[in-house]
Amino acid sequence: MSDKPPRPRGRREAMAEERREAVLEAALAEFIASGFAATRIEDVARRADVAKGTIYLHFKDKEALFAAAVRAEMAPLAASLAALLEDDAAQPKATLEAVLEALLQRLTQTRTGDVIRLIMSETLRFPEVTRFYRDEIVLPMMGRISALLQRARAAGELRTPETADFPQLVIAPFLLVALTRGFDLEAVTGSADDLLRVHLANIFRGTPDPRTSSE
Amino acid sequence: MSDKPPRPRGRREAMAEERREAVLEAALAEFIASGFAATRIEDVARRADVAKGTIYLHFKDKEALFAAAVRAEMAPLAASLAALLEDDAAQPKATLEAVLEALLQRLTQTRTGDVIRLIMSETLRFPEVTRFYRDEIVLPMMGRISALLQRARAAGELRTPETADFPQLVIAPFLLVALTRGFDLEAVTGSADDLLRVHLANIFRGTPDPRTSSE
Amino acid sequence: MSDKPPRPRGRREAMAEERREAVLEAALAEFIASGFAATRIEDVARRADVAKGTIYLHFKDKEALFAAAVRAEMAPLAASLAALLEDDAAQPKATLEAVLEALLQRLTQTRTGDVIRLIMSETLRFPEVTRFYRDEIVLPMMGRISALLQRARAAGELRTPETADFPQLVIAPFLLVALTRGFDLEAVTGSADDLLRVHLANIFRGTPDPRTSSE
Amino acid sequence: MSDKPPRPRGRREAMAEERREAVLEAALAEFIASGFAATRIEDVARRADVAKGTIYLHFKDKEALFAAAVRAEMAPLAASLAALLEDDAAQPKATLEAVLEALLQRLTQTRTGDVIRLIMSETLRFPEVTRFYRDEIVLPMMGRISALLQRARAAGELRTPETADFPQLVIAPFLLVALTRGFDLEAVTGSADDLLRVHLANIFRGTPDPRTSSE
DNA sequence: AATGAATGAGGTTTCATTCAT
DNA sequence: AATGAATGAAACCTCATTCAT
Repeated sequence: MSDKPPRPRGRREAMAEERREAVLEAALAEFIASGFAATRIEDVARRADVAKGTIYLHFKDKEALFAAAVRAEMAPLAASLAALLEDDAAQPKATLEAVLEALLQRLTQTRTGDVIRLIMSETLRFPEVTRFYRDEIVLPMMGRISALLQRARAAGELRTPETADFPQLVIAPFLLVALTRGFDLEAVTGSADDLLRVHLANIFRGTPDPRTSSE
Repeated sequence: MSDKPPRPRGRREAMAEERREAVLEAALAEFIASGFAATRIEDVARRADVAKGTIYLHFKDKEALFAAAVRAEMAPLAASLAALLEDDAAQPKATLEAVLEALLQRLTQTRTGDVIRLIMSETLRFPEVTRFYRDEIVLPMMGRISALLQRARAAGELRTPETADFPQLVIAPFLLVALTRGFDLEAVTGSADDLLRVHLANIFRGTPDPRTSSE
Repeated sequence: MSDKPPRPRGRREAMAEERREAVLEAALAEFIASGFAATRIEDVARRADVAKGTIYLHFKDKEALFAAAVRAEMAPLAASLAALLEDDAAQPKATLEAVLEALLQRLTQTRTGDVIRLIMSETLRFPEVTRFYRDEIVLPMMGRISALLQRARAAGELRTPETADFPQLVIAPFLLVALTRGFDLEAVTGSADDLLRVHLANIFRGTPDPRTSSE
Repeated sequence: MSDKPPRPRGRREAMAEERREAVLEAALAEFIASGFAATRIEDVARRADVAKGTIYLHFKDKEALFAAAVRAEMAPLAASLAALLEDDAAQPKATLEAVLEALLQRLTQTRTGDVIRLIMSETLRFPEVTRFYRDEIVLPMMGRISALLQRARAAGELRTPETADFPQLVIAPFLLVALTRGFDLEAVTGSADDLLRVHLANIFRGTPDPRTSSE
C-alpha cells in the first residue's frame, strides 16, 4: 500500500499492471463475499471489467489468484508489524495499548477482518496461504506481544504474571471480533472500543476502570 | 447392504434410522475434512457404506445434509447448555469455572471444535445454519455467562466490573482454541489447561495465581 | 471379437456394458474421421446416443478413451496373429502367402487400415498406444514373418536370401496400402490384389508370373 | 529484435524476409515435434524469436502457416525430382539405384522423412496440403519411377516384369523407413543401407547379392 | 427402501486471433 | 513492421441429482 514497485516503464506495462491490480481487487471482494468455491472466475472478470482470459495472463489458476489476492491484502499488515517490532524502547503497557488499538481499527474499519475470516474459512484448501498467514502475521505478532508482555511482567504491570506466557489471551478478543462479523453480537453487548478497554484493564494492573476511574 | 435379514416389521424402520445416522456421521466427517463445496456426495456415500441414491431418500439435497449433520452434532451441546441454565443456585465463580472447563474439554477432545470451525467457514453459504448456531448455542451461552458474570460482579468478584458487559471476553480464548486447530500454536505457548487458569485469574479477583498459591 | 467377457450378470450391468461398447464404437469412428484433437467428446456422445457424462463413467479421460478404442479394434488382430504363430508346420511360402492375403483383406475391407493410420498419426501424443501397437502387433508380426522367411531361405525359395533379414520389406507394401487411403493411388496403378501377387513374385523363386503362368 | 540497424531502404524487406523464414523454420520444427493441434502459435513465435503478432503479418492463420512450412520443406524435393526427370538418357537400373539412394539419404539424414510423416498424420485436417504433396511429389515421383521401370522391363532387367505397373512396390520400403521413425525397428533388423540393396536385388535381375557377389 | 447408471448444467482453462501502441 | 496484452469462443471434465430396476 505504501511502496508499490516503482511503476513499470512504458504505457503498455503500466496499463497491464493496473489491470492486474483491478483483478486482485475484484477477486478479493468476490472471495470475501462468496468464498473460494462459490466464486466464479467470470464474476471476478466482470467485476474487474476484464475478459476471462485476461485473468489467466496474470495468474496461473484460480488458486493462485486466491493466494495472490490474500497476500496483497495482508502484506501491508505484515509490514506494519515489522515496523512495530523495531521501536522496542517505549514502555510496554502504552505500546501494547497502541498496538491493540491499531489492530482493532484495522479489523473493524478495513477489509482485514474479512480477509482473516476468509483465510480461516479456506484453511483446508489452502494450507500454503494459511502457512503464510501464520508465519508472516500470526507468529510475529505473537512474538512481539510476548516480548512486550515479558517486559510488562518484569515491571510488575501484569495482573497475572503468567499472562506473559499466553499472548493468545491478549489477541483472542480481536480474532473473535473479526470472525463474528455478521453475527450481530454487538447488538447484545457493548461497543468494540469499550471491549478493548475492559480487556486491557483485566490484563494490566493499574489500568483505570474503563469508565469510572474511582468507584 | 450385504446381509438383509428377512425383514420383520419394525426392523425396516430401525435399519432406515441406522442408515440415516450413518450418513449423518459420514457427512460430518467429510464436511469437516474438506469443507462443503469440496465434499462429494459420493464420498459421503462410500464412507457411510450406502449408495448415493440412498442419501437422497433421507435428505432433500446437499445443503440439507450439511445442515442436518451440523445440527446433529451441536444439539447435545445446546442441550447441556440448557441444563446448565437451570441450576442457578451455585456460586458464580465456581460455576463459571466448571462451565468453561467443560467447554474446553468439549472443544479439545470431541469434534465440537471442528464443527464450530466448519460453521464459521461456511457462514456465507449457510446463513440459516449460522443462525441456528447463533440462536441456539452462542446467544444462550452468552446469556448464561452474562448472568453469571453479573452475579459475580454483585459479589465483588470481578477484577474489572465492566467485564460483565462483555461475555465475549470470557469465551474468546476458547473460540480461538477451536479455530486455530492445525496452527500449532501450542508449540510456541503453554498448554490449554494453563491457559484456562491464567484466563480466569485475569478475570476473577482472588483467584490464586495459577502456579504459586501464595501472593 | 470372438471371446467377449462372459456377459455380465444382471440387466443393469449388461446395459452398461452395451453402452460402453457403443461409446468405443462411436469413439473409434470419430477418431478415425477427425483425429484425436479435432474429435470432441460431445461428438462421440452424440454418435453413441449417450450423454457426455456417461463417457466419463467408463473412461477416465479423452486419452483413455482413445487408447481403449484403438486397443479394442487391434486386439483381434493381435489374437489372430498369435494363432498364426502356432501352426509352424506348413510350408513357408504358402503360409506367407496366406498370411499376407489375410492381412491385405483386413487392411482393405475392415477398419484396421484406418486404425493403423490413426495410430501412426497420433504417435506423438500417445507413445503408450504406439508401444502397444509396436509390441503386440508389429514385432510379433515381424518375428513371425522372419521365421517363415528363414525357413524359406533354408529351402532355397528366396530370390535374394538376405530378404530373410528384412521382414519389413515383405510388409512394406501393405503398410503403404493402409496409409495411402484417400490418395487415390489405385487410380494410377493396378489393383491391390495384383500388387500382392507381383510382390510375392519378386521375393519368392518359382512363383508363377502374376498373369501369365508360362514364361 | 534486439539490434535494429538504422534501416536503410531495402534492408527492411530483407529483414522481413528473414523473419518470415525464421518463422517457417520454427513452425516446421514445432509441427514435427508436436503435430498440428498441439503446436501453439506462441511456441513457434518463441522459437523464431519473434512476437506472436508478427506471425500473422506473414500468414493468414495457423493452417496457412502449416501449409507454408510443409511446402517450403518439400519444394526442394519436388525441384530435384523435376531435375531428375530431365536426363532420361541414363540406363534405367543405375538411374533408379541413384534415385533411390538419394531418396534414402534424404529420408534418413534430413527432416524430409519427418515432414512426410507429418503430412500423413495431418492428412485429415489438410486435404489441400495432402493434395499438394500427392500432386507435386508423389505422383511425379511415381511417374518417373514408372517410366524407368518400363524401360527396365523393355531391357529385360526386371525379375518380375509386372513390377513396372506398381511403382509403389519400389517406394514402399522408403515410406516405411520414414514412418517408423521412433519405432526402433532397426534394432531388430539390418541397416537401412543393406535394406536398400536387398530390395533392389529382389526387383532387378542380375543385381549382385548384397554382400557376397559369388555364391 | 435401496441402488448406481445416467444425465447435463456449469465451471475452469486454453489458445488462435485481434488491435492499440 | 512489430509487439504482446487482451479477448472470448470452445472444449474438457465434474458432480449433484434423478429414476428405472
